[in-house]
Amino acid sequence: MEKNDALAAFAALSQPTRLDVIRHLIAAGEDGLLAGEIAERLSVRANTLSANLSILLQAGLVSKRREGRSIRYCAELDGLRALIGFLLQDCCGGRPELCQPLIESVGRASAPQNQNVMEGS
Amino acid sequence: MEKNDALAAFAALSQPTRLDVIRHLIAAGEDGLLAGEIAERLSVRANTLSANLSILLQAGLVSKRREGRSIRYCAELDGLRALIGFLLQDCCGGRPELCQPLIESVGRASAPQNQNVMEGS
DNA sequence: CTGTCATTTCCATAATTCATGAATCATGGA
DNA sequence: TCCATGATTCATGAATTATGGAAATGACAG
Repeated sequence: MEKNDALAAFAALSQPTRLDVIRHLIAAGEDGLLAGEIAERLSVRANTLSANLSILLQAGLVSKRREGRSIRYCAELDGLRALIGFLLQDCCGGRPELCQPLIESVGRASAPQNQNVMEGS
Repeated sequence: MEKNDALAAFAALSQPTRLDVIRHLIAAGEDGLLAGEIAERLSVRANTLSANLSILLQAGLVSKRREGRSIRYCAELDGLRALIGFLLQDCCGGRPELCQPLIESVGRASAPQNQNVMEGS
């Protein structure tokens, strides 16, 4: 990931509505959400949301596809992962031991209660 | 990490000079850099840099301590790690397998010799 | 074709961010 | 104390960003 891509991603994530949007989209899983659904859940006007979605799109953090009259947005996990990778490179570059504890703790934290990595879905 | 902390960190990292600052500080290691050294390396005026450093400080991404007439800044790796954790939580939450490949690739990428983090800045 | 729904685009306004010069603060030396 | 140095604070203007209303686009039904 280039520096400019990272800057765009950081800027996209630095606004409350947009951060909420991607969190909702991630939580929604692969099916994502329709623009209208997002607007209703977050209580933002359609045009405001549209502008924010376009910024997230530009930053490569979401994707969209038309579905009839609606437009479905999905979190672009590759984009998020690239951003995390950018941070990890800077943070851990040359000194992996610095972030190993973090990675392990996330591994634990993200395997909560009702889910078992071992059982296939 | 709270949502507001993450927003502050993203905003802090979304500006070219500030992103350069933390990258230089990380590369500088535990000794960090004096404010004047940073200003000279990045060719930014002292007062502009000071304002940007204060934003990074507020976001918990750097720390400072006085050293005679100068002030030494250091990257706050805990803050960076917290931010990465926030992203990983959102990204991988409930589905660790999504980010495992990323984590492993970073582990590999950060292993080789004394690679230079600064290239491309 | 006409009407409606979902979303986007256009435009104006309000708010925020940013870099700058001037002034100020803090430290250390003469 | 006085002065020089390193850094910060303050006030300003330029630029960017966010938001809302109105209009336009695209898709579908009748």
